[in-house]
Amino acid sequence: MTVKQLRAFLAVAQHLNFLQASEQLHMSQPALSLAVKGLEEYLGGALLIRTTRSVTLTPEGELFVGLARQLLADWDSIQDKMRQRFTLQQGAVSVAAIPAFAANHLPGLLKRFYDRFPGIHITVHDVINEQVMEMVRARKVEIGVCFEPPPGSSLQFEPLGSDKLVAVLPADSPLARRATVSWAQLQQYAHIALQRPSALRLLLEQRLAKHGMALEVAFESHHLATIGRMVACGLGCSAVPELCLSQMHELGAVCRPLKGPEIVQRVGMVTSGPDILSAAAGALAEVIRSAPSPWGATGQ
Amino acid sequence: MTVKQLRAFLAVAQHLNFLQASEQLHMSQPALSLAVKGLEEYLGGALLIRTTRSVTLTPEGELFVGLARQLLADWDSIQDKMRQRFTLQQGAVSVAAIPAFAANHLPGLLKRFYDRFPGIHITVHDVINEQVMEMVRARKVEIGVCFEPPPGSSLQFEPLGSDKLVAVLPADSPLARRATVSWAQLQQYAHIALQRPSALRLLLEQRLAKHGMALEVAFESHHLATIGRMVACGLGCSAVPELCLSQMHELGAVCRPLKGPEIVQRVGMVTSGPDILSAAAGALAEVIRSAPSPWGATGQ
DNA sequence: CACACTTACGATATTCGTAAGGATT
DNA sequence: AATCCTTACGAATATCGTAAGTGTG
Repeated sequence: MTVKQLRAFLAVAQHLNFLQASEQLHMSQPALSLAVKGLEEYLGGALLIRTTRSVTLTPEGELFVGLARQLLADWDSIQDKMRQRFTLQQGAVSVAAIPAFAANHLPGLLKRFYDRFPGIHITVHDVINEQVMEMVRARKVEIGVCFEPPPGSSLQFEPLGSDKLVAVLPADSPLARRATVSWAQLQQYAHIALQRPSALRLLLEQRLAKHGMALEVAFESHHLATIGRMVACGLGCSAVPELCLSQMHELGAVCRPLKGPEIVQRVGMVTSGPDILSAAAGALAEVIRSAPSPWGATGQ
Repeated sequence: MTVKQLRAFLAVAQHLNFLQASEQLHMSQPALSLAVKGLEEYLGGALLIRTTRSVTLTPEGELFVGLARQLLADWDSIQDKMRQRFTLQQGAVSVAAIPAFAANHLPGLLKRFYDRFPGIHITVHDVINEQVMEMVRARKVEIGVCFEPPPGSSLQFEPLGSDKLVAVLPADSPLARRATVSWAQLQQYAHIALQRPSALRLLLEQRLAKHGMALEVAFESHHLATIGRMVACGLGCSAVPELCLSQMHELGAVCRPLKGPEIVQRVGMVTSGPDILSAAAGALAEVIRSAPSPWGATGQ
């Protein structure tokens, strides 16, 4: 039984006339006869009564019309669906990103993507670094944006840029008049930090410890936005990824490059392996890849 | 897109290995490769990732596995269903028959049919003559059993036998001692008749009128069984189709051939046209046709 | 170097269209 | 006699299997 036979039969059933049906199908009438005959032989009984002057359906033919119509409708619909996925007219992508990226840079990227592919549904998961990697690993999302995974991870990492920590200061802070700020200078003021288990907080403590420093925290919050506001109000100072620079400005805080030591972490896209992205995810990855870097020309 | 391509893809998706899949499908491995490749080209994108050492599904392939599986399941199920219909393992027939036939002869026929084709569902409509023909005409039933339709009817009639009216008498009636009974003799007793609009009642009146007789009715009923009982109780006499002879005996009445005039009506199967019966209905028609006649060897 | 998939090519099988045949109105 | 479906036959197309090619572990 072939799809062609089904279409042949349905056309005949519709017109109750082999000649008209053959014209609709763009084939010769004898070929159509053969196709229908083959179908009947395959199924083991007659679907049509041909009386040389008229064509009518048998009761079995009547039943089969309904079944075949539904089957072919499904057939065509599945074909269309797959083609639409591949041509990016339809589909869905899930992305997970660390808050700093999700809040500051991702929306613009999604806008560009949406303008080009309005049929594709996007889900964004704004979660902490570890969860980004976990979601990619568990295939809950196709693309993640986070800090570089430790070596040995099964995840594929593609760097987008290198993120330095910058000092966040109240606008009227004496430090704000300096071009750069050192950790020693920063620690003269009350420190506002991200709460654990943020990857950034852990990174911060580890790196400082390496240089023999300890982080004395006066205030804590889960959200960078809150930290920005707290700094802006003059509660103290903080250190955040360069990625959040514009966000901090908007919140009324001032940022300065942070030295001695400089704390750098690579940020990039992670996927669960090479070449296993859906067409839609591949397109989104390309948009993310080719967008202007939020770190300026720093590169990786 | 062909069914073969779908089966090829599903086999590969199942084994994640072209060689094993090709063995399951009884085809060479290169042919399988070509089939899957053709499918991918047709759909416009990759369904599988081949890394020479392992085969995995793309996200689109993953989606397609589900769709294709369902589609092929439907495909096979429809195929089976049609084949079962044609091989009489499954199906349904509706029959309409006049009460005399439905009650007396049909059950035995259905038993024979059911013994041979237990998978086929049967619906019996026990209705009066006109409704039998109407149901066949309206395709509510495929087969009807009734009196011969008037000429000019679009229905196909196939005679099963000629039914004579017989006299129905109480067992102790003086007439019961005679071998045959005439209408003149019968009318000496109170007459119990079927109510209008029974075809039989109308027939009876028309034929008697032709011979200058009138039917004087003392009692009426819709049901032959009731009439039989009434006769058996000695309320009076009646005349019923020969078809009901055994039923009358069971009810305690006695039947005798009825002469002067003899009232005969052909009984047979009606269908809405030649050769348009379903396989199941055809088989049932054959059973009805080839069964021993309830009219003995009288033929048509 | 071995294994697994892809590409190439010749053989086979199927399908198609033209032409002739048959049946009914 | 005209129309519509079926059958027959030669040609084009598609598919398949064997054999060679390619890349990876």
